[in-house]
Amino acid sequence: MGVSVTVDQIVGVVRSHGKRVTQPKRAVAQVLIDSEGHLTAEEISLRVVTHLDDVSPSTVYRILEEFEELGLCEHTHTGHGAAVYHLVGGGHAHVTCNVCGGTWQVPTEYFSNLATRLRGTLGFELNPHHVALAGLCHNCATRSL
Amino acid sequence: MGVSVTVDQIVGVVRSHGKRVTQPKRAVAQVLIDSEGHLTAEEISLRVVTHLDDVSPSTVYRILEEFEELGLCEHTHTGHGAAVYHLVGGGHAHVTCNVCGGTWQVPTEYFSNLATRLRGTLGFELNPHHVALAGLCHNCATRSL
DNA sequence: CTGCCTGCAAAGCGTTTGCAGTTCA
DNA sequence: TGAACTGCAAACGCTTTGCAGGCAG
Repeated sequence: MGVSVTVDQIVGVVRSHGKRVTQPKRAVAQVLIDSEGHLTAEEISLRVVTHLDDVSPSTVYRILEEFEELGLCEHTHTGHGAAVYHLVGGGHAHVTCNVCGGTWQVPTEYFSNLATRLRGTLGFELNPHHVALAGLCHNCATRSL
Repeated sequence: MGVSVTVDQIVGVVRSHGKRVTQPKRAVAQVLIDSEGHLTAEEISLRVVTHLDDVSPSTVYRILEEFEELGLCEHTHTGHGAAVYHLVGGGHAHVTCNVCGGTWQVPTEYFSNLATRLRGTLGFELNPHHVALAGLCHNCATRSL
Protein backbone atom coordinates (compact mmCIF):
# COMPACT_ATOMS: atom_id res chain seq x y z
CA MET A 1 0.00 0.00 0.00
CA GLY A 2 1.06 3.50 0.60
CA VAL A 3 2.59 6.14 -1.54
CA SER A 4 3.98 5.88 -5.03
CA VAL A 5 7.53 6.56 -3.98
CA THR A 6 10.50 4.22 -4.01
CA VAL A 7 13.35 3.79 -1.58
CA ASP A 8 15.72 4.75 -4.37
CA GLN A 9 13.91 8.04 -4.89
CA ILE A 10 14.11 8.84 -1.20
CA VAL A 11 17.77 7.98 -0.82
CA GLY A 12 18.36 9.90 -4.03
CA VAL A 13 17.10 13.03 -2.34
CA VAL A 14 19.24 12.24 0.67
CA ARG A 15 22.33 11.81 -1.50
CA SER A 16 21.63 14.92 -3.55
CA HIS A 17 21.70 16.98 -0.40
CA GLY A 18 25.14 15.74 0.54
CA LYS A 19 23.84 13.44 3.25
CA ARG A 20 25.01 9.86 3.44
CA VAL A 21 22.92 6.91 2.42
CA THR A 22 23.00 4.26 5.10
CA GLN A 23 21.27 0.99 5.86
CA PRO A 24 19.12 2.45 8.65
CA LYS A 25 17.95 5.24 6.35
CA ARG A 26 16.97 2.74 3.65
CA ALA A 27 15.12 0.64 6.17
CA VAL A 28 13.19 3.60 7.62
CA ALA A 29 12.31 4.73 4.10
CA GLN A 30 11.01 1.24 3.27
CA VAL A 31 8.90 1.13 6.43
CA LEU A 32 7.39 4.53 5.67
CA ILE A 33 6.58 3.44 2.12
CA ASP A 34 5.04 0.14 3.22
CA SER A 35 2.95 1.77 5.90
CA GLU A 36 -0.38 3.49 5.70
CA GLY A 37 1.24 6.39 7.49
CA HIS A 38 0.34 6.99 11.15
CA LEU A 39 3.41 5.23 12.49
CA THR A 40 5.02 6.36 15.71
CA ALA A 41 8.79 6.44 15.98
CA GLU A 42 8.63 3.36 18.15
CA GLU A 43 6.50 1.48 15.62
CA ILE A 44 8.99 2.41 12.95
CA SER A 45 11.80 1.07 15.13
CA LEU A 46 9.95 -2.22 15.54
CA ARG A 47 9.16 -2.63 11.84
CA VAL A 48 12.67 -1.80 10.78
CA VAL A 49 13.72 -5.09 12.34
CA THR A 50 12.16 -6.91 9.38
CA HIS A 51 14.55 -5.12 7.03
CA LEU A 52 17.60 -4.82 9.21
CA ASP A 53 18.92 -6.27 12.43
CA ASP A 54 18.05 -3.39 14.65
CA VAL A 55 18.07 0.38 14.75
CA SER A 56 18.14 2.35 17.96
CA PRO A 57 15.29 4.76 18.70
CA SER A 58 17.56 7.77 18.71
CA THR A 59 18.74 6.90 15.22
CA VAL A 60 15.16 6.60 14.04
CA TYR A 61 14.42 10.05 15.42
CA ARG A 62 17.50 11.50 13.77
CA ILE A 63 16.65 9.92 10.42
CA LEU A 64 13.06 11.14 10.61
CA GLU A 65 14.30 14.62 11.46
CA GLU A 66 16.57 14.55 8.43
CA PHE A 67 13.75 13.31 6.19
CA GLU A 68 11.62 16.18 7.45
CA GLU A 69 14.31 18.75 6.74
CA LEU A 70 14.52 17.38 3.20
CA GLY A 71 10.77 17.70 2.80
CA LEU A 72 10.30 13.94 2.49
CA CYS A 73 8.38 13.33 5.67
CA GLU A 74 6.17 15.03 8.24
CA HIS A 75 5.08 14.31 11.76
CA THR A 76 1.72 14.95 13.35
CA HIS A 77 0.84 15.35 17.03
CA THR A 78 -2.30 13.43 17.82
CA GLY A 79 -2.94 14.78 21.30
CA HIS A 80 -2.38 11.45 23.04
CA GLY A 81 0.96 9.71 23.08
CA ALA A 82 3.68 9.77 20.50
CA ALA A 83 3.68 11.74 17.26
CA VAL A 84 3.02 9.86 14.02
CA TYR A 85 5.22 10.09 10.94
CA HIS A 86 4.32 9.76 7.29
CA LEU A 87 5.71 10.60 3.88
CA VAL A 88 4.58 13.88 2.40
CA GLY A 89 2.60 14.06 -0.79
CA GLY A 90 -0.50 12.35 0.45
CA GLY A 91 -2.38 15.62 0.38
CA HIS A 92 -4.15 14.61 3.54
CA ALA A 93 -4.40 15.71 7.14
CA HIS A 94 -5.40 13.61 10.15
CA VAL A 95 -8.15 13.25 12.70
CA THR A 96 -7.77 11.21 15.87
CA CYS A 97 -10.39 9.61 18.08
CA ASN A 98 -10.21 10.67 21.71
CA VAL A 99 -11.52 7.31 22.89
CA CYS A 100 -9.89 4.56 20.84
CA GLY A 101 -6.86 6.56 19.68
CA GLY A 102 -7.39 5.62 16.03
CA THR A 103 -6.21 7.99 13.32
CA TRP A 104 -7.78 8.64 9.92
CA GLN A 105 -6.74 10.55 6.86
CA VAL A 106 -8.72 13.53 5.71
CA PRO A 107 -8.30 15.30 2.35
CA THR A 108 -6.56 18.63 2.76
CA GLU A 109 -9.34 20.31 0.78
CA TYR A 110 -11.68 19.76 3.72
CA PHE A 111 -9.67 22.45 5.47
CA SER A 112 -9.89 25.03 2.70
CA ASN A 113 -12.90 26.87 4.13
CA LEU A 114 -11.27 27.09 7.57
CA ALA A 115 -7.93 28.10 6.06
CA THR A 116 -9.54 30.93 4.12
CA ARG A 117 -11.29 32.29 7.17
CA LEU A 118 -8.11 32.12 9.28
CA ARG A 119 -6.17 33.92 6.59
CA GLY A 120 -8.84 36.59 6.28
CA THR A 121 -9.30 37.34 9.96
CA LEU A 122 -5.95 36.59 11.59
CA GLY A 123 -3.58 36.52 8.65
CA PHE A 124 -2.81 33.02 9.84
CA GLU A 125 -1.47 30.48 7.33
CA LEU A 126 -2.84 27.11 8.31
CA ASN A 127 -0.75 23.98 7.97
CA PRO A 128 -3.28 21.18 8.41
CA HIS A 129 -0.60 18.50 8.59
CA HIS A 130 1.22 19.23 11.81
CA VAL A 131 -1.51 18.55 14.34
CA ALA A 132 -4.29 16.00 14.17
CA LEU A 133 -7.76 17.23 14.99
CA ALA A 134 -9.51 15.40 17.80
CA GLY A 135 -13.00 14.07 18.20
CA LEU A 136 -15.04 10.89 18.30
CA CYS A 137 -14.78 8.30 15.57
CA HIS A 138 -17.90 6.62 14.18
CA ASN A 139 -17.45 3.43 16.19
CA CYS A 140 -16.82 5.10 19.52
CA ALA A 141 -19.57 7.66 18.91
CA THR A 142 -22.24 5.04 18.29
CA ARG A 143 -20.96 2.83 21.08
CA SER A 144 -21.24 5.64 23.61
CA LEU A 145 -24.92 6.27 22.89
CA MET B 1 -10.81 39.98 31.04
CA GLY B 2 -11.75 36.39 30.65
CA VAL B 3 -14.96 34.53 31.02
CA SER B 4 -18.12 35.59 32.82
CA VAL B 5 -17.79 32.97 35.52
CA THR B 6 -17.02 33.45 39.20
CA VAL B 7 -14.90 31.45 41.58
CA ASP B 8 -18.01 30.79 43.62
CA GLN B 9 -19.76 29.29 40.63
CA ILE B 10 -16.83 26.99 39.95
CA VAL B 11 -16.43 25.81 43.52
CA GLY B 12 -20.19 25.40 43.61
CA VAL B 13 -19.95 22.82 40.87
CA VAL B 14 -17.08 21.18 42.72
CA ARG B 15 -19.06 21.00 45.92
CA SER B 16 -22.21 19.78 44.23
CA HIS B 17 -20.29 16.81 42.91
CA GLY B 18 -19.20 15.79 46.40
CA LYS B 19 -15.65 17.05 45.90
CA ARG B 20 -14.03 19.22 48.51
CA VAL B 21 -13.52 22.94 48.12
CA THR B 22 -9.95 23.82 49.00
CA GLN B 23 -7.71 26.85 48.83
CA PRO B 24 -5.66 25.51 45.91
CA LYS B 25 -8.85 24.85 43.94
CA ARG B 26 -10.08 28.39 44.55
CA ALA B 27 -6.74 29.80 43.51
CA VAL B 28 -6.57 27.77 40.28
CA ALA B 29 -10.14 28.79 39.47
CA GLN B 30 -9.25 32.45 39.99
CA VAL B 31 -6.19 32.17 37.75
CA LEU B 32 -8.24 30.53 34.99
CA ILE B 33 -10.86 33.26 35.24
CA ASP B 34 -8.31 36.08 35.20
CA SER B 35 -6.43 34.63 32.26
CA GLU B 36 -7.09 34.90 28.57
CA GLY B 37 -6.87 31.13 28.47
CA HIS B 38 -3.78 29.54 26.93
CA LEU B 39 -2.07 28.93 30.26
CA THR B 40 0.15 25.93 30.74
CA ALA B 41 0.04 24.03 34.00
CA GLU B 42 3.35 25.59 34.94
CA GLU B 43 2.08 29.10 34.24
CA ILE B 44 -0.93 28.37 36.40
CA SER B 45 1.37 27.22 39.18
CA LEU B 46 3.33 30.44 38.97
CA ARG B 47 0.27 32.69 38.94
CA VAL B 48 -1.34 30.89 41.82
CA VAL B 49 1.39 32.33 44.02
CA THR B 50 -0.32 35.72 43.83
CA HIS B 51 -3.41 34.23 45.45
CA LEU B 52 -1.84 31.66 47.74
CA ASP B 53 1.57 30.80 49.12
CA ASP B 54 2.35 28.01 46.76
CA VAL B 55 0.79 25.02 45.07
CA SER B 56 2.79 22.06 43.84
CA PRO B 57 2.66 21.20 40.14
CA SER B 58 1.14 17.80 40.78
CA THR B 59 -1.69 19.41 42.69
CA VAL B 60 -2.31 21.80 39.81
CA TYR B 61 -2.52 18.87 37.43
CA ARG B 62 -4.91 17.02 39.73
CA ILE B 63 -7.12 20.07 40.13
CA LEU B 64 -7.19 20.70 36.40
CA GLU B 65 -8.05 17.05 35.82
CA GLU B 66 -10.93 17.34 38.29
CA PHE B 67 -12.16 20.55 36.65
CA GLU B 68 -12.11 18.77 33.29
CA GLU B 69 -14.10 15.83 34.63
CA LEU B 70 -16.67 18.29 35.91
CA GLY B 71 -16.85 19.94 32.49
CA LEU B 72 -15.44 23.22 33.80
CA CYS B 73 -12.18 23.23 31.95
CA GLU B 74 -10.42 21.84 28.88
CA HIS B 75 -6.86 21.40 27.76
CA THR B 76 -5.45 21.78 24.29
CA HIS B 77 -2.27 20.27 22.85
CA THR B 78 -0.42 22.85 20.80
CA GLY B 79 2.14 20.57 19.18
CA HIS B 80 5.12 22.16 20.91
CA GLY B 81 5.62 22.00 24.64
CA ALA B 82 3.05 21.84 27.38
CA ALA B 83 -0.70 21.69 26.93
CA VAL B 84 -2.71 24.85 27.62
CA TYR B 85 -5.76 24.97 29.87
CA HIS B 86 -8.80 27.19 29.72
CA LEU B 87 -12.34 27.35 31.02
CA VAL B 88 -15.00 25.95 28.75
CA GLY B 89 -17.73 28.12 27.35
CA GLY B 90 -15.55 30.38 25.27
CA GLY B 91 -16.95 28.84 22.12
CA HIS B 92 -13.53 29.05 20.57
CA ALA B 93 -10.80 26.74 19.36
CA HIS B 94 -7.09 27.51 19.01
CA VAL B 95 -4.41 27.91 16.40
CA THR B 96 -0.71 27.92 17.22
CA CYS B 97 2.21 29.38 15.30
CA ASN B 98 4.94 26.87 14.51
CA VAL B 99 7.61 29.56 14.67
CA CYS B 100 6.89 31.86 17.61
CA GLY B 101 4.68 29.45 19.55
CA GLY B 102 1.93 32.02 20.01
CA THR B 103 -1.66 30.84 20.37
CA TRP B 104 -4.82 32.53 19.13
CA GLN B 105 -8.49 31.92 19.64
CA VAL B 106 -10.69 31.03 16.71
CA PRO B 107 -14.50 30.96 16.75
CA THR B 108 -15.80 27.41 16.75
CA GLU B 109 -18.05 28.27 13.81
CA TYR B 110 -14.98 28.46 11.57
CA PHE B 111 -14.84 24.69 11.92
CA SER B 112 -18.45 24.04 10.95
CA ASN B 113 -17.73 23.35 7.29
CA LEU B 114 -14.95 20.91 8.17
CA ALA B 115 -17.05 19.29 10.88
CA THR B 116 -19.90 18.70 8.46
CA ARG B 117 -17.65 17.08 5.89
CA LEU B 118 -16.02 14.85 8.51
CA ARG B 119 -19.39 13.77 9.80
CA GLY B 120 -20.62 13.04 6.30
CA THR B 121 -17.67 11.03 5.06
CA LEU B 122 -16.21 9.37 8.15
CA GLY B 123 -19.01 9.67 10.66
CA PHE B 124 -16.44 11.49 12.74
CA GLU B 125 -17.63 13.96 15.38
CA LEU B 126 -15.09 16.74 15.52
CA ASN B 127 -14.15 18.34 18.83
CA PRO B 128 -12.23 21.45 17.77
CA HIS B 129 -11.09 22.19 21.30
CA HIS B 130 -8.73 19.40 22.15
CA VAL B 131 -5.92 20.07 19.68
CA ALA B 132 -4.67 23.38 18.40
CA LEU B 133 -4.20 23.65 14.67
CA ALA B 134 -0.72 24.61 13.54
CA GLY B 135 0.54 27.05 10.99
CA LEU B 136 2.27 30.40 10.58
CA CYS B 137 0.99 33.51 12.32
CA HIS B 138 0.80 36.82 10.51
CA ASN B 139 3.98 38.22 12.04
CA CYS B 140 6.12 35.16 11.42
CA ALA B 141 4.68 34.70 7.92
CA THR B 142 5.57 38.20 6.81
CA ARG B 143 8.93 38.12 8.55
CA SER B 144 9.93 34.95 6.72
CA LEU B 145 9.37 36.48 3.28
C1' DC C 1 -12.63 12.25 63.46
C1' DT C 2 -12.57 10.32 58.87
C1' DG C 3 -11.08 10.24 54.52
C1' DC C 4 -10.30 13.35 50.68
C1' DC C 5 -6.67 16.40 49.34
C1' DT C 6 -2.00 18.02 49.30
C1' DG C 7 3.20 18.10 48.86
C1' DC C 8 7.13 15.80 47.92
C1' DA C 9 9.81 12.85 45.41
C1' DA C 10 10.25 9.44 42.24
C1' DA C 11 8.85 7.28 38.11
C1' DG C 12 6.82 7.48 33.57
C1' DC C 13 6.64 8.50 28.58
C1' DG C 14 8.30 10.48 24.41
C1' DT C 15 12.17 12.75 22.69
C1' DT C 16 16.87 14.83 22.53
C1' DT C 17 21.77 14.94 23.32
C1' DG C 18 26.89 13.72 24.39
C1' DC C 19 30.21 10.73 23.37
C1' DA C 20 32.84 6.78 21.71
C1' DG C 21 32.94 3.69 18.11
C1' DT C 22 31.50 2.48 13.27
C1' DT C 23 30.63 3.19 8.44
C1' DC C 24 30.07 5.51 4.18
C1' DA C 25 32.35 8.19 0.47
C1' DT D 1 41.36 8.39 5.74
C1' DG D 2 38.12 11.56 7.62
C1' DA D 3 33.74 13.22 8.28
C1' DA D 4 29.24 11.78 8.93
C1' DC D 5 26.53 8.45 11.09
C1' DT D 6 25.22 5.14 14.71
C1' DG D 7 24.34 3.01 19.40
C1' DC D 8 24.20 3.48 24.03
C1' DA D 9 23.02 5.72 28.00
C1' DA D 10 21.95 9.61 30.27
C1' DA D 11 19.27 13.84 30.37
C1' DC D 12 15.36 16.28 29.12
C1' DG D 13 10.42 18.36 29.51
C1' DC D 14 5.90 17.35 30.64
C1' DT D 15 2.87 14.63 33.31
C1' DT D 16 1.46 10.95 36.49
C1' DT D 17 1.78 8.27 40.66
C1' DG D 18 2.85 6.41 45.61
C1' DC D 19 2.95 7.61 50.00
C1' DA D 20 2.98 10.21 54.41
C1' DG D 21 0.92 14.06 56.40
C1' DG D 22 -2.80 17.97 56.44
C1' DC D 23 -7.22 19.85 56.16
C1' DA D 24 -12.27 20.06 54.77
C1' DG D 25 -16.64 18.39 56.11
